[in-house]
Amino acid sequence: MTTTTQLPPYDPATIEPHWRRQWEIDGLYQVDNDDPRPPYFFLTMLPYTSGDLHIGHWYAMAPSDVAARWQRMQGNNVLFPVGFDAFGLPAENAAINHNTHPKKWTYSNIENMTRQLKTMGASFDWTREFATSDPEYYRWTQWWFLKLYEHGLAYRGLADCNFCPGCNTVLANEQVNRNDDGNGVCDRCESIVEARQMEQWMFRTTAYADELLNFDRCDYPEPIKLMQRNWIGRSEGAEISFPLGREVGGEDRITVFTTRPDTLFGCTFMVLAPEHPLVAELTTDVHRAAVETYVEQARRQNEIERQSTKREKTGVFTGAYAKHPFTGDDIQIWVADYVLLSYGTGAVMGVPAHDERDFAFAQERGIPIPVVIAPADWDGGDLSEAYTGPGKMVNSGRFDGTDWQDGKLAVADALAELQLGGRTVSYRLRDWLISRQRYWGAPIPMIFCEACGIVPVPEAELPVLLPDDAEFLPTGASPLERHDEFVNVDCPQCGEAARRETDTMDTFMCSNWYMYRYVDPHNHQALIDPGLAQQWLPIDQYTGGAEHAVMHLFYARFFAKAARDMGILQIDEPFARLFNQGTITKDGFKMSKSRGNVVNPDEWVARYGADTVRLYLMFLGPWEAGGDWDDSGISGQWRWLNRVWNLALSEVETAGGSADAIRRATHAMIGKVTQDLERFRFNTMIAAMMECTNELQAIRDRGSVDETAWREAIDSLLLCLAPSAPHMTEELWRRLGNDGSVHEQSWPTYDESLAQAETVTVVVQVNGKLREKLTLAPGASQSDAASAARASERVADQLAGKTVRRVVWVPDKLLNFVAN
RNA sequence: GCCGAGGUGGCGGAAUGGUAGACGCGAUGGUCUCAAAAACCAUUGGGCCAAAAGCCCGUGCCGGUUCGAGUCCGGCCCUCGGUACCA
Repeated sequence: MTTTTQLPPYDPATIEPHWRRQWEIDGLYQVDNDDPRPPYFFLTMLPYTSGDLHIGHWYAMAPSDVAARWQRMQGNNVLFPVGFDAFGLPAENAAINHNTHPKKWTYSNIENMTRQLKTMGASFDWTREFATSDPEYYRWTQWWFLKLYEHGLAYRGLADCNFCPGCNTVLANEQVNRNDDGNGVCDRCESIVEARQMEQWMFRTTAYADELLNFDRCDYPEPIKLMQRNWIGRSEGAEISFPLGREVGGEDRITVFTTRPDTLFGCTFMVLAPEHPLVAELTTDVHRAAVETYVEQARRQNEIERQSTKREKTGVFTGAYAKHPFTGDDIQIWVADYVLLSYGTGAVMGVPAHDERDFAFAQERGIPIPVVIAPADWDGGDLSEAYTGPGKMVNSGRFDGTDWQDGKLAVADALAELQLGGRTVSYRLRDWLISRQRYWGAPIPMIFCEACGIVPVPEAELPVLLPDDAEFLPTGASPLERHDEFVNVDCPQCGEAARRETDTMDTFMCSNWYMYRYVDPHNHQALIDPGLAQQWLPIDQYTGGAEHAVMHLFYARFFAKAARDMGILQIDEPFARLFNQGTITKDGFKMSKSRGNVVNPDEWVARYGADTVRLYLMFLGPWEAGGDWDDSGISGQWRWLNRVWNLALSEVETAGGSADAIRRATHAMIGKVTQDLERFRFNTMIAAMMECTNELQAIRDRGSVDETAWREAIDSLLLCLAPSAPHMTEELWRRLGNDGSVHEQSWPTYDESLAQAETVTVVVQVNGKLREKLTLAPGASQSDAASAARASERVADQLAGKTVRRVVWVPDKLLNFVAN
């Protein structure tokens, strides 16, 4: 038994600041573009400057740092940058609540967060850091806007906003609460919020809908790809026009989109979205009051509530009719809030027999429910519920007898001949609305001139600076609108007095191209040097929360494709590989100041050091699943690091010691750790290193060890642990007399033959139930295993009086007697 | 509502269709100590049993496939994330 009492104690409070300083002096993580090693761009989603850094930031970044460090040890030139997402609503809210300025609040947060981030000991290249609210940064955000406008990908269109009549201002969805009647109310003044249409800037994301469905160049988790595909929501179907027989509001027809044109002959009514432009003009005087009341209430509901299938299907009749395109029959025109203007054409045909929603709607209102697709066992009578399955068309004129699938195309093509529709594809995806009526954002670089119309700000005049002295408090006007100095400008084309756009950009606009800037962050002439772009892009590995599965990640993909087509970048996808970590909670809930369950990393670093905190975060569960922070759990990691410390520094007895068991433990660990790093399984990676530690300790305590094997074992353990516990391993590496930094070493090599166990456990089952365990040499034959098994009393008892019908043999694993 | 993920001991979790509970926390007992803390050692899914051996039960619920299911299939329940102006 080795005594450890005289060993120096593991003291992270001294070790950690020391090595962080040394690494900074040595420029260990500063990336050299001319480094001959292969470039590897590792990026974790940039944090929002929300105030204190909480353990959630560590949870996103510490494991990313481990993976980045591992890439470095594998011989890559790793770029691992960091920056801050700094514009947005929370800064404005916080400024109002704390009676300060959003800029002041944001930059003091950045200072604080930077200090806190540095204690983590991450291998960030801080020389490339920026905040998206830096004028030198948002100059390029504005530049992107100009490029998109130039290429027809940015346009003005009408879009709905949440409008609070009390504050006379636009609200974010987050600022809208629900009252008991289901109406949206302003979270500040509690007025009922209305939908109001405003002309705003949009980006044409739908232009890339089909290309964005393709993930050939994306190594993404399957669920993320699925969610994005569903977000795009491509569906093939038909457009069908129902003639009105007269002109109403400049239209002589109402067009619907359907994926089921085969059921057209079963259409007995149609439904318009309450916002549909023809509603007011179609409605007859008798029904006008009811329709207006209905439309009014619909404007106060949000889309999620309107689409709920649990809710009763409300709706009102307009009194108007359209004609069935084939039969000429009258089709009642209704208005109902479950139809959304934003999807398809804002109007749907009602086929009650073959759509669940339409069935419920028609049944309550006594609308006929004719069957036009025959269920297999149909007796010709009425249906008790909607039939949505396959079948042959019936009651459908010349299409009778056609299979439904063929019918979809046949009906669409027949409509095309009549010029009343035809085959088409519809998407759930909408264009991206980027205008925000807020102060703390990048100004949209556009000018409105009475003579010239919409005029872009010339590139040379960027950035359009956000004035510090605008009134951002809610006063009833868009903040920049009241800032005369900002608003009034000479038209760049004609020189006459003109007005600047006063809306700012969605913060997602700032965060969907930031990764490119890290490659060349101080370039004043261009967004990015083309040679450097070629060298570093796309990002090799991106990590971040799955809550960004569709919006941020999707916008970033759209931007990459637009950038390629505009000749700015030569990549198809921004991120070659993606990994999503889960959320860290405390007491089962997401951390929030109001709940009072925020875990402050500083407190735990002060107690145990950063290395222990890093390890605990990785150990508490699989990274993709997230986990719950438990104050008492962290002590396990602290104890383990102390055991590693003592193990590495302890004197061992080497006279006549053996090497096999040591090598087995070492190589089993290297294999497992390497394999787990590949798939970001940090929790089992740490468990493997703990097992190895336990094993080495036991071997040492049993007696002598082989000196070379022991030294290899300790070195390998330190190398495997180096990415996770960078400070402690550096200290031990140097104390053990090694040259250079542990973080500049090569990853240890794994030899499978050395990891091989001497014996294997083969389990014996009778009818699938475990009855015996055999210890055999690896590669033992089935007959050897069977005779050993039959020699067991337990097995013999279970087989007594039974006939063995079958024997299942899995070499080195299992022997199962199937008997009765 | 819709889309995606998940549900395993007291707790966090482990398990290419093949020993359920690795690794750790906690708890209990012990060593050390005047004592405590720390550290170390041992035990720890439930039941029958004095104990051991042994047997039975056990991965949200119901059913199925298979020699064998936490894992695959069908149907439910619950929790979490997103739902286009929180980021």
